[in-house]
Amino acid sequence: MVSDRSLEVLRVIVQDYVASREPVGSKSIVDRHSFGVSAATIRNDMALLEEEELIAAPHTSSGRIPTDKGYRLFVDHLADLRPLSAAQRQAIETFLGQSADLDEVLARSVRLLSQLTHQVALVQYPSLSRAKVRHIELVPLSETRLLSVLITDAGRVEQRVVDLPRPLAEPVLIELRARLNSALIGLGMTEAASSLTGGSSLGPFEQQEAVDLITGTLRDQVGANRQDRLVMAGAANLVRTEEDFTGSIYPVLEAIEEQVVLLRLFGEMASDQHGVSVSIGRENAPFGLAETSVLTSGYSSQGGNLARLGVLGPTRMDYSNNMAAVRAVARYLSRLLGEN
Amino acid sequence: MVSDRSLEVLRVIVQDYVASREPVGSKSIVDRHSFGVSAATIRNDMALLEEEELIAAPHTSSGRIPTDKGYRLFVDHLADLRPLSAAQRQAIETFLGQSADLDEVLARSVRLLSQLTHQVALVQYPSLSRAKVRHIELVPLSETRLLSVLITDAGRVEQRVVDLPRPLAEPVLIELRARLNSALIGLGMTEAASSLTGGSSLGPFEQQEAVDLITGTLRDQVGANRQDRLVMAGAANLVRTEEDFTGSIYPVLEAIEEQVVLLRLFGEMASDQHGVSVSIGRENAPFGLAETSVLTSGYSSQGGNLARLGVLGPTRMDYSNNMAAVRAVARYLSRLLGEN
DNA sequence: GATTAGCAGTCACATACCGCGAGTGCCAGT
DNA sequence: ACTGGCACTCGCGGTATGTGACTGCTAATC
Repeated sequence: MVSDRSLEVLRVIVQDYVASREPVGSKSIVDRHSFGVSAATIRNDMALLEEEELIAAPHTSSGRIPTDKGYRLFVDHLADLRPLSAAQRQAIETFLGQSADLDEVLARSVRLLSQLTHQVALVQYPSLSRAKVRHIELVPLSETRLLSVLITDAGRVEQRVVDLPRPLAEPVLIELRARLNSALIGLGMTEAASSLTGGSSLGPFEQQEAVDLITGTLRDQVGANRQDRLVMAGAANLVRTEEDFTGSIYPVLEAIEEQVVLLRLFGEMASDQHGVSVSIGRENAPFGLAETSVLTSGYSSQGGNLARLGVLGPTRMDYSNNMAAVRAVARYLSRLLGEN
Repeated sequence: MVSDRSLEVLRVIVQDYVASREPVGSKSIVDRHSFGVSAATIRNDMALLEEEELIAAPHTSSGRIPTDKGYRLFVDHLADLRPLSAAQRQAIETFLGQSADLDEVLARSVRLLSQLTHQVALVQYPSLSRAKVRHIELVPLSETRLLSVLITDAGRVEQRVVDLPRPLAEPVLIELRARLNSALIGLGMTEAASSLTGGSSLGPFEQQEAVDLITGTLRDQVGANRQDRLVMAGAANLVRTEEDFTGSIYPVLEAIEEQVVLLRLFGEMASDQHGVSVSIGRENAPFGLAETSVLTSGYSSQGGNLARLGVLGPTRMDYSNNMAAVRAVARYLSRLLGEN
């Protein structure tokens, strides 16, 4: 089997390769690190590692680079999750310190994460599922058009425009708003949805068809689990690391812009709720991201609503630093949004 | 001066070059188009155009490509703004047809625009400046934290989290909400802001410091002209057109992600309110986008609030098609959001 | 005067070739 | 188990060469 020293060799191969993007050879290893053995010995270890498919040679006479499997072993057993530097910690403070609304906080978080890791950063909107209805507001926009606003106690606001076939009388609107609020405030999302589904539990109205339209929209809104939205930043970083991809990065960028793909990927990684989970290289092949690695962590907002955030980049990335950054931002965000 | 035929030559040079990305020579012009003259004659015309700096040769013995000035002339006088194809019109219908909330509509618009033009698309959020206060809601999130929600009659919702030094008593909160609503509903944004600035126009409160904090936040909110937010889509298209840039596209992508830059650019292009305005190549140099062109058009939402949308791509782009697409989407969006 | 044919000249690009050097694998010796 | 030595491999950068697409110019033609 692979000896302790061999693993140590794997570690430095990963580290040096990540740092320099050059295949690393036995010579440079003994030069840069103090193993106390000769290059030939290192070569034997490398032969071993190659047999285990932890490293590979791009061509016959060149240094070695880690395989996906090698990275996996590194991440699982070898990476030291060193805490963030003071400067990085400082960056989090200044970026997220000031209060702002949810949209703004998430937008800042994603930029922050992308700057800390120099990768593409992703933040998923928190789920609404455990939130409760706090208030409902109906705002007339024009004769036949109104805005239905749903405010939840999780600090989320859901708005939608309703087109009416015919103008709705002002008093009806006011009455409807009052009844909706008294019927729904305090209910959880699922209860509210079923309450709205149960026909005219609000009693009879003059303009029933318009009212039905509005309640229908509202039912959509409480049902619409906006977890299916995510924000992204740092696409430029992908271009910077273009040389790490064999082909063009075009399909990668395409996959990233197709949020559905990422949301599925996030879903699959959800097992590990709070620690950082890592998906490496070909593990992401089903998503068209066979040459990228994705690091995510869950975070929780008010009321225990869960979502994930993370970074995406070429398999050749600084896992130690990036895992630490993802973890730190997730924790900070949980603290910022969560119940204290 | 440049003769009519010379201009015709310029037009086909632009069209062919945009279509093929190959410098176009006199031979290929007479082959592909029926000018009824020989290649030598075309060469004379091209010499003329070159003298006027409308076209240039990348190297001594090669075809010509349009200069920024050439594109400018093309856009101003030569481009035929052909209407969209049936398929494109259809795409707009299906993409924007279904009703949804403002966020959703803008998100779809930007994706649509990017698909129609195969370029990076940008949509700016509508200004709040002419909107009126419709409702104010204060939602407690925890003991010392609450969400302040501002709903305007333009269909925009502005939310913000307030951190309180000490818990706020429930009755005070309810009272505050009532007084705020009765004081502010119906006011324009600027009036509301000044009304909030004028000290305790709401009368005395028990927990004055907390109340001040809340009204302060609210003042921020009505003042915060969220025009400074924009959504983007289609970054992958920049990568696809990477060969059209001399250096890396990294700085371009960076400039794009730095929204401030784009907002300034949008601001400068605002002169022409509704037609499509075009900014070509070096005209964008101050923004670090010397090799890109930007097409924008204004659009209006409820209450005459103005914002802009547009596309950005390499100077070598299909101006005719893209201008038509920008105009069409802007119009559709105005119709969708505006008062009918 | 505008247009044309012909021709010499230019220059990017593709191809082939060559030498260098980093790095390996193996083997015999400690 | 480790080391020094050595033959071998192969990617990479640099140079030389041939090819072809174009142009610019000149002199002849409508």
